[in-house]
Amino acid sequence: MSKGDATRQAILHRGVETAARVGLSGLTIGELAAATGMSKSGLFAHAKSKESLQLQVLAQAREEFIDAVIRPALTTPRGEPRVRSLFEHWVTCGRTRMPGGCLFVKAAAEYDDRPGAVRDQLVRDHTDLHETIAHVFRTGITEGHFLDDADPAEFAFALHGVMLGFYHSYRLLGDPAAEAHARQSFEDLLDAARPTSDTA
Amino acid sequence: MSKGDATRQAILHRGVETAARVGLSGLTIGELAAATGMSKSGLFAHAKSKESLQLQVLAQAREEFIDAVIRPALTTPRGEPRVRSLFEHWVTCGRTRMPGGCLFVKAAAEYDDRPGAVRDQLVRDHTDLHETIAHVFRTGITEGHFLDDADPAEFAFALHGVMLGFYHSYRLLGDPAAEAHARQSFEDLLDAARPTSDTA
DNA sequence: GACAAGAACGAACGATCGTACTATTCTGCG
DNA sequence: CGCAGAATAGTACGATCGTTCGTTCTTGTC
Repeated sequence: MSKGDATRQAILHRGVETAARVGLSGLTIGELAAATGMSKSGLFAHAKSKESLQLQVLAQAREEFIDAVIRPALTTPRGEPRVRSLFEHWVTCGRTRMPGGCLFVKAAAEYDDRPGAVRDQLVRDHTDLHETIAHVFRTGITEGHFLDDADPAEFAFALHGVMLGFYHSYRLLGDPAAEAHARQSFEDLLDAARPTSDTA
Repeated sequence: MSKGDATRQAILHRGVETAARVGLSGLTIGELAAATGMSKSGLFAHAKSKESLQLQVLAQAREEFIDAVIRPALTTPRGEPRVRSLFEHWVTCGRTRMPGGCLFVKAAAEYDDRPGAVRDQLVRDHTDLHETIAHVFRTGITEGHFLDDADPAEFAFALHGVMLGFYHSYRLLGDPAAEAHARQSFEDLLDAARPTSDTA
């Protein structure tokens, strides 16, 4: 049971990497087999079907994202520091071209109009992400860092938008100012949510 | 020369529609031929190659987007009204599921890591879009609607992010509050750029 | 109405897709 | 060692991919 699990993990790791380039629907069993140095049928034995492979890759990407972004953020103090940590790790995840996060952005665009199990899972993951952001932001409210009447759902929407913009500007356009713009937008979001809204 | 142009237009129209669902790389000559009711080879005679078809569809989408969003905005008075008009038409473009705009979002995610002519064109289009937004915003500065030291490029980045977030929340998650969140984010952007920053 | 040009079709190609089935090799337990 | 069972490879399948080629149908011009 040990050997199988090892290759299975290698497959999924490589799968996330490949899917981050060509998309989750562009992911091909033959190509992934070649990338991992095994035969098509050998790989297919692990991934019982194409859709199952996509779901497994998606699950792997989710875990990688949680490990790289969510979990580190939750170890920092509640409130604004935690929100900042979340943002920082998220940006780093994009800057270092860590495939996990990018795969989610890509898959979300790919499957927003294609019903099926993959889309259903993506909806769950994105809903979870929004709820996590809103929850982290809410700790900032209870800590008194943010306004009482600030809307966590609205903040989650806005932060997600900032990150989407960052990914696009950074990866597609290669804009060297992408990160600076994202940081500025993020600070503006925090400024708007803080009780003392003193600007320069 | 008339008949050919008519079917060519029909092909591209249907192509934009299809590509908005399955993506620009997921667009298939056979499927598009079936959708337009013609033979694979008949359609292929128009689109000299797959890549050429993708570029033509992209050009069609660009024109549709310009007609639906950019051009109407440019007919409204300079300054904040024009910025608002741009936003309104953009949101409408997404709400009515007009394929043109959505195709751009999808294609941008698809090709951010796949070199080639399609990606190059996408970069040009997105750069143009950012510059257009920044330019429209700049008219607001010269009109005195926005702060002199506001950064048009930063505003373009932020607005693009808001729209990306809107598309994702609206199309993938089906969140009924997506538009309200986008509107709120947009108003926050304007508030931050306005000289008199009086909040409720 | 004949005829050249353009538009659309049908069939076929090599390649690759996802998926099945059957071997073969490896691995761990007695 | 031997052997069961897991892990991988091999091969083949129907379908579809992008593309090519030759043929038919439509169209506008003299």
